[in-house]
Amino acid sequence: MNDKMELTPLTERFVLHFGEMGSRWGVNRTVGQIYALLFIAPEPLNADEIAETLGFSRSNVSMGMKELMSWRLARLLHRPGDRREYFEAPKDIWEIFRTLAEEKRKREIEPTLSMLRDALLEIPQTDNERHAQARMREMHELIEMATVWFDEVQRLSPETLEGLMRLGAKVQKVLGFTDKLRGKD
Amino acid sequence: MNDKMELTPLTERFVLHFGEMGSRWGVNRTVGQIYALLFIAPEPLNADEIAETLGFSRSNVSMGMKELMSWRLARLLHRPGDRREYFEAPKDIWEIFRTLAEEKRKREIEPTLSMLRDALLEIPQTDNERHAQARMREMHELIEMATVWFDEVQRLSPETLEGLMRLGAKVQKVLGFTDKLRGKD
DNA sequence: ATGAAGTTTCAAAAATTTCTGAAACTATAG
DNA sequence: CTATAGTTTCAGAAATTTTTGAAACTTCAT
Repeated sequence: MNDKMELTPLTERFVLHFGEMGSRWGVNRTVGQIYALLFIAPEPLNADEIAETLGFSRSNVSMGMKELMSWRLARLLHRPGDRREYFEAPKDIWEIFRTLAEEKRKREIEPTLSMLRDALLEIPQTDNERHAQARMREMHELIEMATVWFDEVQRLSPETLEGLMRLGAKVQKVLGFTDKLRGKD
Repeated sequence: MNDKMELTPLTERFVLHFGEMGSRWGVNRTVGQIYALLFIAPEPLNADEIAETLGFSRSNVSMGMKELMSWRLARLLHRPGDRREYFEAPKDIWEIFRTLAEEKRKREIEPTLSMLRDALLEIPQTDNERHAQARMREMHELIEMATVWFDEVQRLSPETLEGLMRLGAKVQKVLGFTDKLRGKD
């Protein structure tokens, strides 16, 4: 009934790799493999096809899809005359890049920023606290600056961004030169 | 004997936060907490002080330090007339930022790049494989470009970088404007 | 309303990761 | 060389995370 999308050695390697890397990227094996599969699939897949292809239980796939959707790395769609839910990965790789950056920021950076903001409001009571707070302030400033900057870069269109990156090498040369003149690095 | 560096509510909150976030950042609670403690400590600490302050076993701290050193987020030093090993976190927050980016790239990006390079050398046997490979090529190109660019940015001195980031807002406005003229986003 | 097709939830099993204490190891002072 | 202060390793215990199957739920066509 379900066309278990066959994995060739080539595609299997890709899928397994994403499964293994998953833990380093903060998702589990199931989620990593599902994403990889959707990424290379020429057509949207339904949950049963995914489960069968990857050899996971149906419920595991359901959990995994929930997680992938929360990362906005998969979207849901329906085919006319078919009640099942189909999934696909966003096609545009720049869009994926942005989405990922946004989500990572929300989950991995924002909570820390807000903890730091709170901590910086307290009145330090001892020398140690004063020192600790000064360090926290440095950290806060760097993160804030980096995220503001990243925001701005992110708002650029892929074309512009691509251009900027290609330009990067040149900018770097000039700046690297002035750095040397000023005796830094 | 060991001056268990007392944690005040302020510093404790910081340390516990890093412990909790650890898992999202790819390290365990112990490692997260140790790093936070070293980061705000006004003086280098020895392993026993760390273990006592945080309430971890001595061996757990030993493992944690090994991991932190492998991330280059802690360095070892000795005090005259004291045989114990002392640890401190790098002070310069820009340096930390770079180190982290380098290590993350080595662990989270390079393996994928090399898998992709291999996969792209294969001759696709079917339509599905041809499609999969095309997707992989897109992914490979994006990652490659992003890392090359990041490399370059990373080579800049903190001062230059800081200046560039502050400049960012202006660049963005100009570019955003041209984008609009060209009808992109 | 009923039932068939599909999806989600959830408690428990399986797997993995983290943490510990004891033993092994290392280096140095005497 | 020996005793001691310190560090690392490692096998098992504890904790956490992942995965599953069965039951509950939802939706829609009849």
